[in-house]
Order: sequence, then structure tokens, then C-alpha cells
Amino acid sequence: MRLFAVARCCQSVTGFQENAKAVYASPLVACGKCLAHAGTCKVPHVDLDVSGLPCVDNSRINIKRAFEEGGTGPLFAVWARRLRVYGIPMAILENDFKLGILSGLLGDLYNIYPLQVKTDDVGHSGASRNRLYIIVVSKQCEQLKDPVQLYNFVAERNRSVFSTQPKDYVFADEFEIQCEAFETARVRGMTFRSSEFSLAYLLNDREQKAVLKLDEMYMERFREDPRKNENLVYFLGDDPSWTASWSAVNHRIPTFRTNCGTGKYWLPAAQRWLTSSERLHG
DNA sequence: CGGATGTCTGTCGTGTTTAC
DNA sequence: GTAAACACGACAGACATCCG
Repeated sequence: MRLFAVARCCQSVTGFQENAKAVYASPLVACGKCLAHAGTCKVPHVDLDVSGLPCVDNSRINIKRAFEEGGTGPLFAVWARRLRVYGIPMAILENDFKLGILSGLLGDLYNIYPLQVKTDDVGHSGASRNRLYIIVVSKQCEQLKDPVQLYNFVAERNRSVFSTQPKDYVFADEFEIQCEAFETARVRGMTFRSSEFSLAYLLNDREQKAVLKLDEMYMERFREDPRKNENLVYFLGDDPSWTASWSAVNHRIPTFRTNCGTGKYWLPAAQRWLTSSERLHG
């Protein structure tokens, strides 16, 4: 937590380079609050650092995105400094951070390998959201393989063996489904109906309209009853007249987004939405 | 009561990728 | 080459809850 404090105090209009310089010049906090031991513990040495830093300043949909100049920018400098000071040999960073900036922070001591990771590479062809993992390895390490070549080799093999469809993520049992239905009824101030198979009664007006509109669009385009397609998923957090967020075209569950934590992923065939645990797997 | 804080919900845009 | 499909989070308003 103390590392974050350093990052926060450096947020200013002086630009990323100035912030990074300040971070690099700040005293390093070697101890932090430890929940495991309920006290203050020394930050342990690790051989491999796996970090996922905030992506909001690098996200395409953020109209005001400022990349490294955004509020989370200094955090990357804090992360980089820790690698340097502790001499951590290897790190994996999950974030679409500018490689040029990263190179400026670590390029003198580390080799940097960006890995474009597709969900298909691990068999999740039925899910969306590709990632960028940046592998950072100390130049003092002996390199046995090129990480990108190795990754591509494994990914190709995975793709040929595993391949999911949206329906593979639909596995919740009746108890879990009814628990979610009950909770939604509570939040929305509606009456829970334990005997009703379809959860459509729990959708609000806007969501019901979205389902109708998407049903219409599906019928029009595929000349088929949407309820017959077990791989069909509608995302109800968007207005379909604005953008159709569904699995009908790319055969993937639409991307899970942070704003729409409560946005439902509707399954026309099952007449319910994906439960939280199903979404975790997707 | 009413202010502070937290949760839920819905709207908004555009650069990149994919399909034809 | 062109058009359609897609990816993705800030923000604001409504509403709920807490606390003095």
C-alpha cells in the first residue's frame, strides 16, 4: 500500500517523465501492511513478479485517456523501480502500456517481450477479450528460448486441441440460478417467483425491450428462432439500436466490461442470464 | 432531517479488426 | 477497398443506507 502512496503523491501536471524521476528519487518503502500476519512485514523477495496494473488510462473506450500521463501513470514507474531496486530477475505485466515508455523505464537492465495473447490460445474461443502480457527479463539471465516463439508454439498446439463455444460456459445448477434470481428480485424490488422457469419477468423495461429488439434482429438476419441457438448470448447493458452486443456474429460471449457489473448477459435458449460464476469462467 | 457515502443503472464514441 | 462488427470505461443520475 505504501508503494501506492508514492504513486499518488506524484500525480501532477509535470508529465510522466517528471513523475518517473520523482518516483526513482523517492526513498523506497521496504515494509508494508500484511494481512496474512496482521502487522507490518517486509516486502518479500521474489524471483518472478506477476502484476496487473490499472488499464483505465490506456483503454480505447476511455475518451479522455491520457496513457502514461493519466493518474495511474506513476504506478508503472513505482512497479518498474521495485524490479530495479530488488533485482527481480523476471516479471510479467498484464497491461497495454506503451512499450516505448516501458523501455525507457527498464530497457537498460531488462529485455522486454510483448506477448499478444488471444483467448483462443488457451482454448477459450467462445470468450472475448484478448490481452497483452509483457514479459520482462533481466539481461543477466541466460535466455534458453525466445518467449514469443515458445508462446506461439504452445498456443498453436492449444488451439488445435481445445476450442470452446459460448454454451460451454452455461453450466450453473438450478440452485445457483434461483439464488441469482432471488437477489435480482431483491435489488430491483420485485417479487421472486420460485416456480417460474423463465427469468424474463425480472428484466426491467429497458432490458425487455433490448431482448425484443435483438430477437427481431436475429430473426431478420438468420431466419431462425433465437431460442433454438444455445450459443446465443445478448449483452443487455448496451442499447441494441446503438450497438448490438451479442454472440450471433463472432460466436463469442461479448466482452465483460467494468461499467456494466450489473449488466446482464441474456441466454435466449435458457431464458436466463449468465450467473456470476459462469461469467468468471468466461 | 439532511449531508455523506455507497450502489445500481444507463448513456455515450471512435479507432481497429474482421468480413465481404 | 469498403462496410460492418467490435472493443471497451468515464460519467452522471437515481436511489439506498448510514450517521449525527
